[in-house]
This record gives sequence, structure tokens and C-alpha cells, in this order.
Amino acid sequence: MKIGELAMTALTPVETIRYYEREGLLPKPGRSDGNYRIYEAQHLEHLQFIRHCRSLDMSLAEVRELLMLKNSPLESCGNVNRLLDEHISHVSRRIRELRQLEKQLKVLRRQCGDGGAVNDCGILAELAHASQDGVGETKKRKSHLKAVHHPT
Amino acid sequence: MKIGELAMTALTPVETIRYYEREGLLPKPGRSDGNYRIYEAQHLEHLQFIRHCRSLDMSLAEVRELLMLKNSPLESCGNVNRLLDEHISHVSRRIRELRQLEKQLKVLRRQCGDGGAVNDCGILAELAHASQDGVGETKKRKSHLKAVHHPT
DNA sequence: AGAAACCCTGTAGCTACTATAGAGTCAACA
DNA sequence: TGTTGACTCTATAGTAGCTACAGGGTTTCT
Repeated sequence: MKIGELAMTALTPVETIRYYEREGLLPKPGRSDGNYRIYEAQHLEHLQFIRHCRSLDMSLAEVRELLMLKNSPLESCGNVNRLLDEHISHVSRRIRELRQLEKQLKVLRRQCGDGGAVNDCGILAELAHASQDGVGETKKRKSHLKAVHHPT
Repeated sequence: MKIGELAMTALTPVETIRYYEREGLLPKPGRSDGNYRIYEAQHLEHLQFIRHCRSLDMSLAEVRELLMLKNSPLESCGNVNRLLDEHISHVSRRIRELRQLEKQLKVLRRQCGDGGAVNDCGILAELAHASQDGVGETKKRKSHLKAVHHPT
């Protein structure tokens, strides 16, 4: 099948498929006379594996690792478990962080003396204070999980 | 004060300060004879405002908006409240999403017939299935909140 | 005077895509 | 046969919010 059909079947944008190929996550398919990519059933499976992992918010690096483990069938699944456990702990940590955040934001929200002018707004006043709650932790470890915003 | 001192005081990397200036979030300071940036007390306050917002995971766009509201003192704080409420709802939504994710991951984790070879690993088998839980929602709204991973 | 520590600009890199531009291919229809 | 339209190709740039150079200039200390 051609890339468009694969894209429809796997519910994945065409450009994303080509991107995975460039990144070495998806094996290069054969080409038609007109230089179109021609995919087989195994490509679909492979792609669906990747998409399933991504839907669980794993990073492409993690997916890459899983794909490698998948291809070394003699090894034990200890590493698969380890990878998954680590990922779960990333998620749990992020949930804790966000709960903290939510609490702080709700406190902040209550600072507003509703309806007044901006000059008296308790929220802006509060924000101008240096709370510095962990702001400067230079070595703050970064998370790979998706961020919060929706740029509409 | 020079940029290094500002950086130390506000617990913010020097490059980040210059980046905020480029982005128009921090007003351009004066320069010394040797072309060094020279900051005043108000710059420190301004920077701390930004960092406080960022520590609450607001996007730079949101920070920009707040800064504008701050500079129009006659307006009412309705817009400040609105912005904050929206941000809180972003955070809450992301928490719900991650809880869901955590649940799925824990279910998956239990699929492994511990200690066996990769060939029999229930986790990999499960991942190869097309769960497609929302994988293909083309219009999935993006969040601006930080992702989960820590690239070590 | 020389070295260390600071500062400058400009550019490239990070993640995981997404979105063009500009061109080629293929099937169907008049 | 020509042409329209849908599809595909490569290459490049953009997104967020920094971070990390390279290759220079300035200041400060000894």
C-alpha cells in the first residue's frame, strides 16, 4: 500500500510517517517505479506499535529502546519492565507536581479583590513577589511528558 | 548591576535573561561604556514576576498578557481572573489525562509473565495491538504544560 | 603585563512533530 | 490526447522555551 493508505489505516499523518522513517524508527519501505513508498503489513504493525507507545506518552527514545528489545527475543523481559516502571514513575511524579501547582494557583486566584481596578489586584501584587519556589533549581530535571497548554 | 549579578539574584541563567529581552518580555536595559547591560531594581522585579509566572507553568504568551494588563492600571482585573481561571483549567485537565495514562500503564505493566524471554512478554504483545485510544484525533488540542520526561 | 572571569552577538541544538514550497506521478474523464 | 485533480516526493523552516556553543571584547585581579 502507499503512504496515504497507511496513514488512514494507522490514523497517523503522512508527514509523521515520513518523520519516523527519517528518525530510523520505521524501516524504509520499498519504492514503486514512480518512487512512491510501498508498505507491507509488517510496516503497519510496526507503526501501530509506535503509535500505541506514543499514546502512552512514551518518548521516541523510549520507543526506540522498546523496539530494540523487541528485536532481541532471547533476552529476558527485565529491561522491558524496567523501562515501563521508569516511565510510570515519570508520570506519577508529573502528577504530583501538577497537583502542587493547582493548589498554588487556586490560592493565588483567591487573592483578587474582585471587580476592582488592576492597580489593586491582589493577584498581580502576589506575582510580583519573588516566591522562588524552586525557580532556580538549576538542575531541575526535565520531563518528556506533554506540556499543559493548548495554543487554540 | 550587570547581568551576572541579576542572574544570581533572580536565580535565572544569564542566557535566559537575554532570551527574555529578545522576546520583548523584559525591557532593554541601559548599556555601560563597554556595552554591558546595566540593570536597575525595576528590572529585577520585572524578571521575578516573569519567573514566578513560569514557576506556575504559565506560557510566555500568558506572561506577556499579564504584563500588559499590569501596565494598564485602569482596567478592571476581570481579565487577570479569566487568564488565571483558564490556566487552572489547563492544569486540571492535564492532571486528569495523566491519571488516565497512569492507570493504563499499570494495567500494561501487569501483562508481563515475569522473568520469561522477550518472545513471551505480554507487554510487548499488548503494545503491538492497535489500541488506538484517541491516537488519531487529528485535532487533539495541545497543552503548553511541561512534558513528563527527564532526558537524564 | 598577563590571566581569569566576565560580557557581547549570533547561531545551532533540543522534542516530536507540522507546514509550507516546488516539483513529479498517476488515474480518470472529455 | 490533453488536462484536471488527487496523490506523492524532497527539502526546509517553524513551533516553545530555553541551552550551549563559537569567536570575539572588557574588566578585574595579581
